[in-house]
Amino acid sequence: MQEKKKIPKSVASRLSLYLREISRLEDEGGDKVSSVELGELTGLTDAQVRKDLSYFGQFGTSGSGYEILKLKNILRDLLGKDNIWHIVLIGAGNIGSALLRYPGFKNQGFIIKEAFDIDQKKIGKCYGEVTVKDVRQINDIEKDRSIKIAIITVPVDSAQDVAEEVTRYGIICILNFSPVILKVDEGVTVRNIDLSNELENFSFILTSAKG
Amino acid sequence: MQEKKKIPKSVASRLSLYLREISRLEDEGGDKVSSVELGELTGLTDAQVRKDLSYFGQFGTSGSGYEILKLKNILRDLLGKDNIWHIVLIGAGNIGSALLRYPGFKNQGFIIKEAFDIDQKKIGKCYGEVTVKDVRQINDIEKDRSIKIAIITVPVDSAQDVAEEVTRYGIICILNFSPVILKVDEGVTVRNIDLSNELENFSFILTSAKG
DNA sequence: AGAGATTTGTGATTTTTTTCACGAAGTAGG
DNA sequence: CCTACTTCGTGAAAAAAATCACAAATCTCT
Repeated sequence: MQEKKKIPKSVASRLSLYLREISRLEDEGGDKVSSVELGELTGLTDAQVRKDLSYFGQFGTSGSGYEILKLKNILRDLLGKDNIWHIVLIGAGNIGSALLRYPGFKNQGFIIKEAFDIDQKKIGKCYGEVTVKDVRQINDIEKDRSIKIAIITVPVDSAQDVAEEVTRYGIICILNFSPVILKVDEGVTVRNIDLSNELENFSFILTSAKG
Repeated sequence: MQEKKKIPKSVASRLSLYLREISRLEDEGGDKVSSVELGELTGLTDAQVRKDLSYFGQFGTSGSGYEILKLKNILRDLLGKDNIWHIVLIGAGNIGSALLRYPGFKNQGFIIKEAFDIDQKKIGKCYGEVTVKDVRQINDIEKDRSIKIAIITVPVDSAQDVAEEVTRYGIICILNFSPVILKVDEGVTVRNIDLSNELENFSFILTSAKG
């Protein structure tokens, strides 16, 4: 049975989690895994695991569980893990430069190909394997149509401008660390990572718990 | 008209966003704001804005909108913004040290009070205003009962251990950057920031779009 | 091969979240 | 004060997500 139905957003956002735990099991020499076990590893219920996995075919075996290798391959396939994705990063400040140095991306098939900043002090610096260029040269990325993903780590005032610029040059996925809602064209996906937001959520929890 | 009903999770996660945009409007000298306008700023529909705000009282004015100052104060109150929250950070690697240097937290009332690492090369170093201590001294935080929030930026293998340790010493909110699901006691809240996860989500989108 | 245990796959149900749509309240201008 | 216009607040409806619960498939053990 092929892709039976369209995979819901909620399920899609968990694929990565499943793959991570499945890969871990494989590394440990595992062979099969049950929905209960996978649920424990991912913090989900067994029913949810089964329902999620059922969206992309039926390949579990009653009585024994899911074959790890098979499941891994399906997840890798869905997530396009055989591709290598090229990324442009704009803003080589604290967070930006940390991401440039972060080795975890490369292992996962994500390569930061270009980095830009507006600050003369940062331009020319090399983090990890990338040299920071002047943001005025950002249209360089237009030549390299393999770059579809941008990471934006610029101050809040320039984030919208940067988003508009990179989408003009072929970017269709943006990981935005700037605390602002980016307005982008249809067809462009934005995911926000807002650290203050996360902390304020704690603040809310801590505050309401006290009351 | 007090807290009418319990605020749903989905709404709680947006409070921070509302406050941010409201504060921005206030800085620009705004006075009133309509649900339509606030919807545009937050990327939500006007209906959702009204519904959300209705969870914590009715203070809009038909025909003219919401009073910015009033709304701001309510949101600040809900989010406990008059408090200052103390944080402990464990793992002063790429991301960890970037967070230590990041000035944005302090402005928002979040202060990283202590930082720990296991690596002798990092211990003793000072980032921002915090000096990294030896993780073996982590029980120091038990003395300072004002620290309720931990940021975990350690490698995946040690994350669970660290989580267990800090919760033993009074932490009840954990911001986890490590790509692993932390098992914590009831009453402890974990929020995960998983960068590879976010990128893989893009990978999924890009892959399925191609098909 | 048969009995009992395990585990999947999935309709049905429940819960949560979002959207709709409209009455009521308020504004503005003459 | 009246008319036309805006905008809120919210029940009701719809959509999305999670949970339940159980028949059917498979496994294990003797």
